[in-house]
Amino acid sequence: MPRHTRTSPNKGFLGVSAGALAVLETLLDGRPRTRVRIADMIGVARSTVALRVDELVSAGLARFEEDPVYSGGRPSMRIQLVPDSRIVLAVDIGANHAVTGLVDLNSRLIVQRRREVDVATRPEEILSWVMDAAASLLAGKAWDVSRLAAVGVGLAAPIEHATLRPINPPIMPLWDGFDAVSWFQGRLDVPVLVEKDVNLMALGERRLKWPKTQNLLFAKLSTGIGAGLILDGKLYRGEQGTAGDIGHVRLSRDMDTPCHCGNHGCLEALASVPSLIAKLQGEGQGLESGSDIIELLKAGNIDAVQAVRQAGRDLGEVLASTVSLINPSVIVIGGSLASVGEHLITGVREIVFARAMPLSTKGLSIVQAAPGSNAALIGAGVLAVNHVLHAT
Amino acid sequence: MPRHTRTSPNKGFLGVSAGALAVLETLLDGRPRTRVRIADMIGVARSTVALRVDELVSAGLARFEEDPVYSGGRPSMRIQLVPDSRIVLAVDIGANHAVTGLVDLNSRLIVQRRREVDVATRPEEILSWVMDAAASLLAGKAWDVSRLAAVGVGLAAPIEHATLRPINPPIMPLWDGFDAVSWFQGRLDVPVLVEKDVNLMALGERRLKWPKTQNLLFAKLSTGIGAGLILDGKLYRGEQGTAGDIGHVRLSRDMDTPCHCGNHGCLEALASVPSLIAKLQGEGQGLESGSDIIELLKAGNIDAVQAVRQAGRDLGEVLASTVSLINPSVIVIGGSLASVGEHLITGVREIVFARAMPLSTKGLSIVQAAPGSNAALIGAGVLAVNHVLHAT
DNA sequence: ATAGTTTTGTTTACAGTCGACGTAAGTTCG
DNA sequence: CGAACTTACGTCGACTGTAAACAAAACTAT
Repeated sequence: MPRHTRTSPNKGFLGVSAGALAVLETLLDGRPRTRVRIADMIGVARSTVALRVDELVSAGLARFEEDPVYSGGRPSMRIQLVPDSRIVLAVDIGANHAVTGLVDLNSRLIVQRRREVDVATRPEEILSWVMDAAASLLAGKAWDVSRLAAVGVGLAAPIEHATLRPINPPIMPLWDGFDAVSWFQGRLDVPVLVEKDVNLMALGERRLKWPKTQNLLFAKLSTGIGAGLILDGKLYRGEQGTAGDIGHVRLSRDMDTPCHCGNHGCLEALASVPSLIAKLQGEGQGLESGSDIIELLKAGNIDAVQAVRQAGRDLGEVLASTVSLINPSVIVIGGSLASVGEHLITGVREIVFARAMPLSTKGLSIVQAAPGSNAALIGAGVLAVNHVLHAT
Repeated sequence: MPRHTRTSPNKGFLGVSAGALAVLETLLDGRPRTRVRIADMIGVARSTVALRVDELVSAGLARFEEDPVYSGGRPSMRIQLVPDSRIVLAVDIGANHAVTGLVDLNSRLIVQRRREVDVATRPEEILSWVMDAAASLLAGKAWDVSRLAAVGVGLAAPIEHATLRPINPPIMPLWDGFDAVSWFQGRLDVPVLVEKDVNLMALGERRLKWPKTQNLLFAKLSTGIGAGLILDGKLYRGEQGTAGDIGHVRLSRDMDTPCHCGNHGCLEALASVPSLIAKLQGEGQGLESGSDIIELLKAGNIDAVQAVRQAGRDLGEVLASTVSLINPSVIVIGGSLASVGEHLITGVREIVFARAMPLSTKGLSIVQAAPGSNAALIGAGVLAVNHVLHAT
């Protein structure tokens, strides 16, 4: 028996060599490139790139552009990704919604489907719906399942990264310990990735708006408050996968308000959507859910505006210390309240730029999440595509 | 003219091939290994490893152990690093001290030399002393300069990582913008690395005590307060190199005490050594420097003990939020006060374990820095050795 | 038209690695 | 005590990925 078994002679995951995958990676942004330029980018000889490009073309992953580019010498043919030659299934599941869609190699969301769920809906039921939706979406494009290269799943829950299972999810208790990887792999023979939703949103926002950024923090303010971190260009999860769990950092403003975690004065106890609802109810506003706050904001209700602004300040206080600690270049603020006007983000900016040191804030952008962009699905796609490209 | 010039046909930095460097890396911990085991570790065929090992042996970087290992079959010869076949010059410079030493490939500090400096000492003078010391230390071992593979320099200052120059160093102003890389490279023809001292201490502590840890935070409390981060096994510097600058995070305990940064209630304004001196003076203790605090601590002075304990709590408050954010598995507390009794670290533990979420603190160790270990020099060595091994 | 520029395709060469084979040198068991 | 077994060693032929050189192609500029 051979001691060292080859991982299939020279072909990688998509049926092409590892070198070809490196070439493919340069094309993932969708921009066509000449072979010379690709060679410069990845630092291998042009002749090698030419071979790998041919490989990609015959695998259907890339194609030559019709029109050559004139530049003083022999015109160059540009190579372009065939974005939908392979696709991934992206899934995003929260406490109240489930979204799934098909994402191409170019990380674009081609089609999607959404349904509302509630806490009582069992994981199996939701995932069955996802499978049905996926089949239907594939059929709509007349695509075979074999085109699917991977599945990326985002859950609004902490994920134990050794097993890829949710662990004590506060807002979707039925998912505790549910093994989505096995569930999908019993039905589809492709890699399945499971990830915390804020992490995917971080990946998605970067892909959409900040492709060159190496250090990005995505903070989501909704039922809970959490963050996803991209550090040195890579998703950072921490030792147990709890990195970014800033919801229970203590604020200096209020050390008394009790939090469901057992401590007092947590960010989540003061600035989360439920806490805002409670506060506004106390001020005599009639409202019950997060969307009611949005209505009040749109109507210009002063109490609501001030409450949200203050929530921004509270979040900003925590983010100020994270800026000192990890020195990111972009902070993206997401969650349903983030995109209604500028109230939330203004509060964040107010505190962060006042507190953090100038050297750290010099190159720092604090922005709203792109509304309606489905960053989580895009992020799931990015994660899955990346996995396929770098898998051994 | 060839478009793509080879980076020297097949030999890497130490005069051996890249594959040989991969083998060398497995030996860096000093433990001897059989060829079969190395092959398993790095995932290449045994025959290849055998070739690379021969390469290393003939380059003098490794040697065969005398005695074979008996294990039921043909005895295997184990390969061992020759730790001092190459060495690096490690340098650590603070406001009041300069230390330099020779570190071997095994990251052990072989010899060192120390001198006191003061803020008025010019960089050129200090580095000249370093060069003299290095020459003398080399001579003491009868080693030629050619044995030197790199220089690693730690400075108690923020480093602009594009230029590797200190930028607005609060405690060593003469170093502002000083280009230590050029200075050394005018005298030695080897790579020169410059790094913030806390970053090196993080690397050093990991090498000494936590070799398997992927996520470690080193916090240093002295004149200033700063931290070095190792995330996913790599030094993390942040976008502008200011990651870990936690000295000016605002505390909830006191929002009034002014800080030299212009804000109020910063950690550094409340828990740094100068602030402790001021506080103890206010309480009628006669003292002037940090070492006086140490004397008081050793004498069991209650005011001093309580002040240090409180400093630990203050630091702990900031570290609690960093634990939430980056979820490390080890926090090392360093600085002169950290190793006098357990007062400081007890304060840190008290707050961190009370505040941070159980999932994050489950696997978390909070420990004192190894006293007298010269972790900064070790870290400088680690950085330099790593650079040599991975340089193209 | 001619010279210059830049990309392209092809061919040859080479470095690195793999897997196999035969051999060496112990341990274990009958 | 010898045979069978186990494990490691050294060498060799083959293959793969890449590099470098060359000649041809297809444009622009003069």
